[in-house]
Amino acid sequence: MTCSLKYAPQLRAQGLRMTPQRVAILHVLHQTGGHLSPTQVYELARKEHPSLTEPTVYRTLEELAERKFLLAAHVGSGRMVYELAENHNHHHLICRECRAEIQIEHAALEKLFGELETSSGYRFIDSHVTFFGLCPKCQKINKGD
Amino acid sequence: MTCSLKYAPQLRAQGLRMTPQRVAILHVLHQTGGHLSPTQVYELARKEHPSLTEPTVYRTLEELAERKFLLAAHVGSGRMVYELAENHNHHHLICRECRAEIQIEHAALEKLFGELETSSGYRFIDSHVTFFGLCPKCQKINKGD
DNA sequence: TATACTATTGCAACTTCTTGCAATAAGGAA
DNA sequence: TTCCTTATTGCAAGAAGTTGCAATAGTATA
Repeated sequence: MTCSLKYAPQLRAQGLRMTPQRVAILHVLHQTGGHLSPTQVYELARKEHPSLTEPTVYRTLEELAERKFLLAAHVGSGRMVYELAENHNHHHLICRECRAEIQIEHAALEKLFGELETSSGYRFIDSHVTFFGLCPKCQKINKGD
Repeated sequence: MTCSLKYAPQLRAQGLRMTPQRVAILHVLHQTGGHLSPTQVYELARKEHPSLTEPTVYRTLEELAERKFLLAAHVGSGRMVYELAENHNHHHLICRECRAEIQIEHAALEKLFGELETSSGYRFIDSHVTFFGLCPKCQKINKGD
């Protein structure tokens, strides 16, 4: 619980408030470590703060992602998941078949982002990206067909 | 209308059937040219085939995207959009502020995909990717603040 | 500590998306 | 053409995500 409070000064610096709802939401994201869907966050955080509602979860996740406290990612299908941004800067590579997931270091994309900025005129390209492919295991299985 | 029928042989080759619903859906995607949300496809295609239902639209778009007849993309917020894959192989770069959108040639990402395949062991990485940044216009505006 | 400002919440209603299942209709074979 | 197989559809119900607004409660200030 306390661990979530360390964000309080940073939130306030941006004109945001540290409410018990936000403490609960940050807490479950911290405890879980990985990424969670809004529904998962809602179910888990509700145990800590029973009066929590769904709109609050959605609005909070979106707000905190906008302010870079959280990373938002698509993991297929069109559903969003969120994770704490503090951990590190990475991207995702997910197997189309079995959903096995590995992380891509941000360094691997930095050069591309630089090139895109130069060629497009756009700036501050820092998207959190998810790639899809076939993992080694599923490559073998498909060969067997 | 006829233009959509050219897909029929390709669909059949994959065990899919060319129904009037699919003709209508492909037709609106063809007419519009760009990408459309499932709701937009539903509203437009319903004019051609009034008995069309939402589940059919969602299932069809997903199926056709899976078979590579369509490209699925996230354009922020977590909503999916679809466009005909035939046009060309490209990716998107969208302005975080004003939503202005430009296309990125696939060639710009090919090297990265190759590197990722080598380093990860994953194969057939060909994701349709959307990047976010600040367009030239919005960079100026933000400077003025 | 009390006050005032306003960010945030909960509620209720709504839109968007998904799922299971029985009925329908493409399209290959006779 | 007719029959048969089974992919596809529509329906109905439900899950997930969104929005507007009035009430609540953080937090800065006095």
